[in-house]
Amino acid sequence: HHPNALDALSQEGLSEEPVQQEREAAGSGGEAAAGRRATGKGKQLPRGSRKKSSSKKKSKGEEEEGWGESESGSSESESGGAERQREHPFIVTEPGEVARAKKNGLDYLFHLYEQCREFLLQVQAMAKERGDKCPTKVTNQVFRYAKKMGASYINKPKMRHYVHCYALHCLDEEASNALRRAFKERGENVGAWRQACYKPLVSISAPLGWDIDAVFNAHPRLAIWYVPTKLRQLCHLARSNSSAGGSVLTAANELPPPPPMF
Amino acid sequence: HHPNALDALSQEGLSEEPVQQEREAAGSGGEAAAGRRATGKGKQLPRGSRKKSSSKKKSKGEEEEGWGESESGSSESESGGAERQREHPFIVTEPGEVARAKKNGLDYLFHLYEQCREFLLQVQAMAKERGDKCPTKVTNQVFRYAKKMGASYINKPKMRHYVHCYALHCLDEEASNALRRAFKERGENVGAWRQACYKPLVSISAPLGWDIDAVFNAHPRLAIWYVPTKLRQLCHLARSNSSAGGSVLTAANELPPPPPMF
DNA sequence: AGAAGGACCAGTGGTCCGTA
DNA sequence: AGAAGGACCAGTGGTCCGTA
Repeated sequence: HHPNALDALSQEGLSEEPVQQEREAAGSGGEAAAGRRATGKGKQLPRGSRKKSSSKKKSKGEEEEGWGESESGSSESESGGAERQREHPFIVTEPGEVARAKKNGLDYLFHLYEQCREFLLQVQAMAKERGDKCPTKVTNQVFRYAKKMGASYINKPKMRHYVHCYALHCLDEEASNALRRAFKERGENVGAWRQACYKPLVSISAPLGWDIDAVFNAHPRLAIWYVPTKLRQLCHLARSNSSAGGSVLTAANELPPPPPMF
Repeated sequence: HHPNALDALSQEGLSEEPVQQEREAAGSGGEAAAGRRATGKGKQLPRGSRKKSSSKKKSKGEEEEGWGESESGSSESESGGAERQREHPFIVTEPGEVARAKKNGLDYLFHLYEQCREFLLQVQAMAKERGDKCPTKVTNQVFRYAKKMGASYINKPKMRHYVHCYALHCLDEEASNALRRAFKERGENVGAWRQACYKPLVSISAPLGWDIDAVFNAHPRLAIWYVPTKLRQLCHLARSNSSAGGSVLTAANELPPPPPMF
């Protein structure tokens, strides 16, 4: 809507396969990963992020090889105009491990959350400068801004889908790393790993009375993310079950306000 | 949507003209006015709040007198089944002054904000009990709840319209009271008084860098209200103007981040 | 005219499900 | 089959404007 100084940075060219560079940027980072550089410089596209040619139907033989089925060259760093429609799927990787063969690793996944945070910080700075309402969370506005800045690989469904995985990474990196190693070892897929991230978070919330919002809000990098519905429900359920041996429950007073502080 | 224990309290009968009682409840109150009693008991309806007969067209002579034009009896405490469609308009009253003649006073206006706060607290308690997302502001959900609890005289456009007036009352009750007396003295209407409430708030925000959000958030009773758009714009404008004599301004760096701390 | 509030609307949070 | 993300939808913040 409103043009501003940052518009000039949008929609730039894409560097080819900056995997090693990305490896450094996407190191399983807690506080150390912050404010490294300005976001949106187009240098953080990992493992084959490309702009999709806007609804252009490839004209039969023009560049038929290059995206999709072409199995030649497991490394995708050649064939200049390669284009693809979606991000590569995630696989379970250990901390520091580089995903290969048209896959993205979990360090990269978590790095996307750091990028979103940087986009939010920019949106907040702009809002304050303009006297607009200032978002405190990663909102639609931030996703729109990320897209405008060329980070087309960031989208809302994906980020919301894995928020609780990132939460575990933030809150207990050791536990998160152990889980990643275990699930890689077992050859589990990303969906199974993702599911397994819920339980440790419920445990983390228990000492705070299963108040998962309090858990998120207490961590500066996490506070900018909405608590996922399912995680909230699981914490609520755990709180309910914890009081199962208690007194008679009524509809109006179903749950004990201060739960055991174990 | 979800029935709960509080449903039973909704839609009750209305006591007639509890003005004196209301005077006590609606005393121009800062902290002292809080948590006096449970909200929604139907006892706080002021100066002739009535349920409107649901789209019933009064059947010619049934109760033709009683609401609207009937000028008989300036006090409205008689004629049992009196009904009316809208709240009486506000007039500028001094602190403690009771409005008469089908008008509502400003103590009552401010009291509505306290009521909304109590409704929010109830909604928050219910959300926590149910494991739902917990609102931190007076949202549509809270207005819906207020209506369900029989507080049909509370509605969103009205509350949003006068938020900044309530803000001044919270932040500088002396200044607010002085303004009320001055505008009553001059015979100004409510609209003029409302307009005049903006300027003192801009001044209050100045030492905080005209950050009106920070001003609201620093006050517990105010933090639950969204900052009105116009107030935010006025503060932004004041910040801009304060730097008018400064250095050359660019589009990307228009405003001085730390403004004068006068 | 001054004012109260029903009701509308653009953009939100949330996530399903057609897609690859 | 497992997974990425366009696009939809119910309910939001915001306030206009038909009403009295």
